[in-house]
Amino acid sequence: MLDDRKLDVLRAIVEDYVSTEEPVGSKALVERHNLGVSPATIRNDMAALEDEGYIAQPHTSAGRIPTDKGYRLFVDRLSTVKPLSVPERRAIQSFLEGALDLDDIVARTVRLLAQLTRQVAVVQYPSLSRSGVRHVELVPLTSHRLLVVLITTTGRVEQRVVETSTEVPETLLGELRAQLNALTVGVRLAEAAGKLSDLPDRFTPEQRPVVASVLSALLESLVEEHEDRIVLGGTSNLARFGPDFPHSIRPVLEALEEQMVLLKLLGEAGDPSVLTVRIGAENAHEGLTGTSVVSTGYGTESEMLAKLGVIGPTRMDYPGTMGAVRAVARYVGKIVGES
Amino acid sequence: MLDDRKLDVLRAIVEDYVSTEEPVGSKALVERHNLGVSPATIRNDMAALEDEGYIAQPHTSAGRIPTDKGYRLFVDRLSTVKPLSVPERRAIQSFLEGALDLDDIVARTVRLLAQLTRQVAVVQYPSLSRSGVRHVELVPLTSHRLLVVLITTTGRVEQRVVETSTEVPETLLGELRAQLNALTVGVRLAEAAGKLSDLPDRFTPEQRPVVASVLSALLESLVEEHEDRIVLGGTSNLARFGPDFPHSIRPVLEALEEQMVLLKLLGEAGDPSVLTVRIGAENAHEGLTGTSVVSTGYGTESEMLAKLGVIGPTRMDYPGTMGAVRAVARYVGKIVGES
DNA sequence: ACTTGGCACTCCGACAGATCGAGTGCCAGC
DNA sequence: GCTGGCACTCGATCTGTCGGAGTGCCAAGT
Repeated sequence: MLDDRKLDVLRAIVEDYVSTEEPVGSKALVERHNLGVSPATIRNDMAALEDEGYIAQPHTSAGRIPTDKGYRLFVDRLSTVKPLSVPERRAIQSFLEGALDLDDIVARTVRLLAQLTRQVAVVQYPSLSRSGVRHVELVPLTSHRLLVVLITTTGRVEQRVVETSTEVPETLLGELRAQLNALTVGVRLAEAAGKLSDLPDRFTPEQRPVVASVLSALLESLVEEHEDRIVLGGTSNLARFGPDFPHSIRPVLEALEEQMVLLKLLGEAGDPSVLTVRIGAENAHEGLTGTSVVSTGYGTESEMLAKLGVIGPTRMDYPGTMGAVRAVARYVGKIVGES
Repeated sequence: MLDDRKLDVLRAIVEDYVSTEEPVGSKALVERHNLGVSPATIRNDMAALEDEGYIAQPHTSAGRIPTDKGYRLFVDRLSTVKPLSVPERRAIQSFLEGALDLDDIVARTVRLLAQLTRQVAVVQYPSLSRSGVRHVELVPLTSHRLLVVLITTTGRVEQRVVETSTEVPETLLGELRAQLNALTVGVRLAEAAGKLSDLPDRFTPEQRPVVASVLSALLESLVEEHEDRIVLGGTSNLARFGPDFPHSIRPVLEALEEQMVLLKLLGEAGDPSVLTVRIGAENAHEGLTGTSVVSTGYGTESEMLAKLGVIGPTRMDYPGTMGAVRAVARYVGKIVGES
């Protein structure tokens, strides 16, 4: 049904449309790509492509633009990820290596992605549930207040204030701190919760209320997923989305403000070790049907810690964007792994 | 020069223009406000106001719109801050009281402000330099790595990883921890740095390298202003800025992405205990000449901890916005003070 | 069987008048 | 000092025209 030339035509249409932002016609096509055939032939091919739903015309007798389905085919079979140039790679590496701590790594990554792709960048903090416990600390604040601090192997710090019914003596505090660390350090967060279940039994009855409240705060920190923070960057690139965008920018901005939407967006992508592209209506959220999301996981060799990606108009430079996302993910994975 | 009626006219122009977003003419003015005089009279007044630079016409023979100078006069002398309704106040209070920790307070505040004003909200984290030390903690990670954690009275946690040249025995760690806390707890961050200057002298020469590196990390946390984080919300309200906004939204989005610009913006406002309005070109940043910033400080009774505010088009509802900003600042100040 | 040139047709976009109406400035009269 | 009247300006809107890009189809060529 779709011979090689028709695929060539589709590829040419996508490429031209992406670069010119205007519907592309048969004549312009043969002029810009040496297809070796006449416009009339191309027209026939275009008609076939339109029948199959890969391209469409905005109105009768205008040029063609790719449909979501057309982009899908383009991404899956007609294009290859465009590797970044050596200077670009070097720039990424040195930029990320200058980072001070986890916050800084994430902040730099998001800037980098936004600049490289000239689109909106999204970076998820390394997820709590996949990382391990590095240390638990108890800090007395006032006589009836304790600060519970959880430090993870990915360098994240979670804190919670606990109100205690009774005053907590330093000895109990030390004992509790020692026990908590002995039981959990090195253990995955998800599993750490289980290890703590019999902790209250090791303390005297009058100590138990305090132990219990500390424990519940800690468990909250351990389990709670809601702190799966996401950082955004390059929002101003939205202004380049298109000339029709008073209409289209609003819902996108709204969607971007919702952490939940972004989390879902990254979450929906499948295997995190692979580059995922979700095109137009493939994105569940309705404000984002005019956009595409290119995302992938990042992390150490052994496991993916979190995801990152960019959001742009369906009419985007897929090969270039995919190359940038993949490259950034690799480097940031390396950096995170080292620290 | 400007009698009372002329001021009334200016006020009416501002109010009408804000609500209709269209240049307002003399006839419409007398219809909507009972000024008790004829359109012709109003026209004379308008001509006078225009001579003085308070209003302008977009083109010959269109209605008038206020200039920055006009808004300035309106804000300074023609309007009063509009207090929120009781239900609104109650909603603010209960919404903020549900907050879990400092991050949550800030996140909720920014949402609240954005929703109340339907504009872009900006909230600065309680500044480090104004808060005090609550606790310093040293956590061994590996044999040659230490985590230095600084907890402030405002509930903020700063952390830094320190590489030590030698292994650090637990006894030294305990001693150092005790000394650090003894010297700094309760002291303002800005002053704490000074108190630590002679600390190395209290340790033996072979301990000093470790002490010195911990100290430098801690001082960095204490002094460093760059973590003066700012949180944004309600960006999608930008889409309501105006119909001419493909042109105008871009620079605003760009400005909002720069933490530095936002910090300056809030910083420029004078006395933080008072509500400040900066209109149009009064904002130094060039991307924001079409916007106004309403900001104020928030904090405990005794001192202002940080600032918050909203950014919107110069054509905004000043009394309402000012009321909302003031109310939110009061409540969040109360909440922060309690924790 | 595919490709090609030709041709009629469609329809968007730009341009030019024409018209409308809101708003103004000015002036003479109250 | 206020008011009504009046001529004028100028943007916004509508209309019609025109050109051009692009299409679909067909008959002829390879």
